[in-house]
Amino acid sequence: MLNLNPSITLLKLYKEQTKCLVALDSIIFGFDNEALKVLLVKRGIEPNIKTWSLMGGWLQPNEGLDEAANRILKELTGLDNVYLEQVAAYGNPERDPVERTVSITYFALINVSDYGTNISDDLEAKWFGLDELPELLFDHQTIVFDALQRLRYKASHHFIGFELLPEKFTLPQLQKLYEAIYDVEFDKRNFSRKLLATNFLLKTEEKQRGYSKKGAYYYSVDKSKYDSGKATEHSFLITTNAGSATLK
Amino acid sequence: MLNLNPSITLLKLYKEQTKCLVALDSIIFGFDNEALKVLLVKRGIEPNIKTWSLMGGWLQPNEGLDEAANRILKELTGLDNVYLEQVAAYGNPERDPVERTVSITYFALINVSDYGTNISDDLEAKWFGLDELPELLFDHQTIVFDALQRLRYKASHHFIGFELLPEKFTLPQLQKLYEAIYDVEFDKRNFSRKLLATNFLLKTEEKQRGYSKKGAYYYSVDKSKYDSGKATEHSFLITTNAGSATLK
DNA sequence: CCAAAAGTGTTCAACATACACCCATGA
DNA sequence: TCATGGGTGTATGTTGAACACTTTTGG
Repeated sequence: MLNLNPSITLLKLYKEQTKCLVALDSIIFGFDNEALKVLLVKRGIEPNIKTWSLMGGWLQPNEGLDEAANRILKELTGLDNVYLEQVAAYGNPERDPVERTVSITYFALINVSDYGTNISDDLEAKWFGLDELPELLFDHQTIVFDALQRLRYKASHHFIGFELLPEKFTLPQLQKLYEAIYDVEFDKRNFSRKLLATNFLLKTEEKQRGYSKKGAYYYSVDKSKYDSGKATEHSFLITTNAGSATLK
Repeated sequence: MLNLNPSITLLKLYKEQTKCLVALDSIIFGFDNEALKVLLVKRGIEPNIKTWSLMGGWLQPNEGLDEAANRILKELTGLDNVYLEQVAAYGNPERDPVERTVSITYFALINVSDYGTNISDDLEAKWFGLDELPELLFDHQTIVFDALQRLRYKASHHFIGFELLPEKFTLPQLQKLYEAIYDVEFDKRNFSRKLLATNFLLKTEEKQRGYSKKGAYYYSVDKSKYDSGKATEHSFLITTNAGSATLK
């Protein structure tokens, strides 16, 4: 808060200040068993109508930031209870040419099979691989890049990657996911040893059918151990350069 | 950006939205060779006049967020060219009772000896240790805690700690600094080996006088190596639990 | 000459990496 | 029966952690 001579009246001080629109924009990450994708929508209003952009909306009078980000995500995708984490605020005066807007960004991790493609008819939405992004609205390209860095950092220190997978998943799926996030390849022996050592994974008796002949065991997340251990950092995957790789 | 039926006129859509005040609040960290401190000011306006709070101010029409945070820091402390990094945005509807305000926070690393205590007469400012924080305005307690976590994370992966020290500093000073940041103790042999291995430190011929009898060699930061290497992560200090310690 | 802080090497344990073969099964 | 992907163990190198003595010098 600005600290000035107390004789200046409160209301004058507050009223003199510029007000801004506050937007919440989400970088929605998904994984289709092949690549890490971002869900984009074709903007329905001028200016820049039909430009691909992040999903977003404006902050309403009586909601907090996280609340608003969740609401907007639900309105646009129908999804609830999604992993959502604030990334950063962007506020260059020129970023939205119509009105001064500060955008607060979140990244969301969703399981693509939960996302029915046709939630809203008004809304043209599409998944894009990170190496095939179209031209994006305003500074959204930068925002996606920053969000990817944060995802990479976070996923290398905290066990959150599974949020991109279904309830039950196989180790090969999990490995492909991390390979997609970091754009590297791992040795499967080292990978499974490392992940199993976290104790967050519960092996089920069930095997995946249809993809490979042998079938891989399904695992699920041990939520109780996960909840008690998630405050702690685990450097379980990428130890060097996590978050600093470049976006093609 | 909200994506709706294109027939809705642009201006109506933008004009309908709530606008907020945007504040920039900085957690100013300093180090006095003993403990990590935060610089707080006594608020000069109602409500909560005389409550200790973070240094902050409002976003002006034609400035970006980083620019505004730098301007405010300079206005309040006289300091320029300070390490400043965005932490997060806070926007609970009740956080400022006068007017809906979204606060975007930054942490600043300054060298306490650069900060003359009496920059502004209107402004009562004081350094507080993290374990002796007074009651703080609004949600500033949470903000300080979050900023400390970010500082701990950042300083454990990137060589930024020296921003809290003078141009020339000794290894024992640097070690005390990191011990203060993480509230742990290090072995001095391991510490110096690890820090010197970064190659960011240049030993000078000069020794510190007056503090110890033997005197410790001064080091400075090799800016050229630092600039070229700062994008890269170095996990050179705390490998477990960085950023997850609790604030007393 | 002694107290106080500076400076320096080695050993051991833990972890990361590299690497290759057998297994299960659907076609 | 064979092609495909699943599953597992070991050896080596690197890195982190623990640990103690000598040096310098102001008082």
